[in-house]
Amino acid sequence: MTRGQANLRRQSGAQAVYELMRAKIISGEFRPGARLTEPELASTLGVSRTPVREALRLLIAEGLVDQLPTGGSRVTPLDLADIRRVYDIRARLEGLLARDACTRMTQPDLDALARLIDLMHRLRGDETEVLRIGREFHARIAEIAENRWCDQLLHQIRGHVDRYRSLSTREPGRPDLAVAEHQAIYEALASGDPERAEQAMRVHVEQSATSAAQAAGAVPS
Amino acid sequence: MTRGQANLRRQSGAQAVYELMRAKIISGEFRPGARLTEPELASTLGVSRTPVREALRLLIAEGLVDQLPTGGSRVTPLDLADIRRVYDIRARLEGLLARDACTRMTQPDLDALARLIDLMHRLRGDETEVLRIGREFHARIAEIAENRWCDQLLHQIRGHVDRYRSLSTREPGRPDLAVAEHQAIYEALASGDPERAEQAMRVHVEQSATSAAQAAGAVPS
DNA sequence: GCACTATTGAATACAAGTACCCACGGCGTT
DNA sequence: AACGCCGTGGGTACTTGTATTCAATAGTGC
Repeated sequence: MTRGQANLRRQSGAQAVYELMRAKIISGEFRPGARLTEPELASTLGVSRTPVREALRLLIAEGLVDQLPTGGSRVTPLDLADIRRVYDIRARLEGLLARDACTRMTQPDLDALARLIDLMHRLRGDETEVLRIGREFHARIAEIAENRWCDQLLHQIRGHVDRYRSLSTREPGRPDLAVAEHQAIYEALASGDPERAEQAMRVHVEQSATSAAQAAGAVPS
Repeated sequence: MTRGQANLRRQSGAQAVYELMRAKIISGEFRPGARLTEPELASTLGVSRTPVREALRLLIAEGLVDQLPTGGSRVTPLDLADIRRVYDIRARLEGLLARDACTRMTQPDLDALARLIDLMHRLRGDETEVLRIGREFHARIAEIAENRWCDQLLHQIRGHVDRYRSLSTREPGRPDLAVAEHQAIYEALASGDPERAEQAMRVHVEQSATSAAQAAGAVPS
C-alpha cells in the first residue's frame, strides 16, 4: 500500500467502453467486418482516445476485434463454419465446470439446482422463461465449481457463441429437449459421479450447437 | 520488406512490455503477490506509463495480474491446489485440438509428426531435447487443427501452467513415459479416430499434471 | 513521384481519490 | 498532578484514470 487508489468500485470509463463495445459487437450493432478507428469511437462515445484504446486492446485480445496488418482494426468477421468450433470449446469448458461442481457441491447447492429444474418443468411452455432459468442453472453450476480460470475462458468463448446466437432472430425452439437435458445434468450431479456430470453437460452444449448451427445457417441475412 | 513493415510496430512498445512482463511473471522473476505500480514499471523499463498500462490490462485480463480492491495491482499469487485445475483445462483444450487435427490432417502432416516421434525415440536419453520435441509436437498439432479460439485460450492457460512448472527447478523426469504418451497420441491420430486422438491427448496432459503437481508440491523453497 | 492526410503509438500533463502518517487533544491511570 | 494511551482529524504523498500533444508511418490523390 501505497496510497493511491483508483476507484475500482465505480466503473471506470474504459471498462464501460469495453462493455458497451462488446455488447454492440455481440448483438451485431457493430457489424462483422466493420472498420473501427479510435478517433471516431472516441468522439461517438464522448471520451478521449485513451479509454477507447484500452477497450480495443481487450477486445483484440478476446478475438472480437481484428487488428488489420495495415494498422487499423475491424470487428472480427463471422464464419458460419466456426460455430461448431466455439461450441466445441464451450462444451468442454462447461463440462469441466460441471465436473468440478459435482465434486464440490453441498446438499443446499443441489437443492437449489433441484428448485431450478422444478421451475423449468412447471414453466415448460414459456420458452424465454426456460431459457432464463437455463442460464441461471449454468451460472449456478459455475458458481459452485469455483474455477476462476474456467470462468475466465468461458466468458471469452461465450462472447463468440453469443455472436452466432444473435444471428438468428429467434432462439432455436427446442424447449422440451432443453428441459430434458438439464434434467439429465441435474441427475448426473445428484448421482455424485463427476464423469457422468461432465458428459451430461457436454452432450447438452453439443445439442445446443446443433440447433444454433441450423438456426444460423438458415438465416438469410 | 526492405522498408519498415507493419509488424515492426507490433513488436515494439506495448507488446514488448507485455511479453517481457509476462515472461517475468511466468519465470517467477516477478514473485507471486509482488505489488506492481505503473510508474515504477515504466521507469524500470524505460518507457512511459502508457504502454505499461496497456500491458497491465492484458495481464489482468489474462489472470496473471490481480487488481487489488484498493486499486493497486499485484502478481497473482500461486495456489498449489490450483495446479490440477489449470491442467484440467489444458487437457481438454489440447484434447480438442488433437481431435480437430485428426479430422483435418493430411498425409504430409502425419508424416511430419511421425518424424518428430522418430526423433524423440532416438533422443530418448536427452531429457531437454525430448521436451523440446514434445513442445514442437504439440505446436504442430495446433497448427494442423487451425482452431484460432482454442489457440487463443490455450495461450492463456499455458501461461498459468508454465508458472507452476517453473516452480520446480527441474522438469519432472519421466522421459520414457512422455515418449510413450506422444507415441500413443501419434497412433491415435494415424488411426483417424478423432475421439481416440482427443482421449490420448487428454491422458497425456493429465499425466503431466500429476508429475507437475508432485514436483511443485515437493519443492522446498 | 510527391505532398497531404488520416491514424496509430507514445509521452506528458492534469485531475481525482484514498490510505497512511503524524500531531493534537481528551481521558484514564499511577 | 503528571504521564501515557487512544481516538480523531488533517495534511501529505502516491497512485490510478483521462485528456492532450507530439512523432512517425502508411495510404491516397494529384
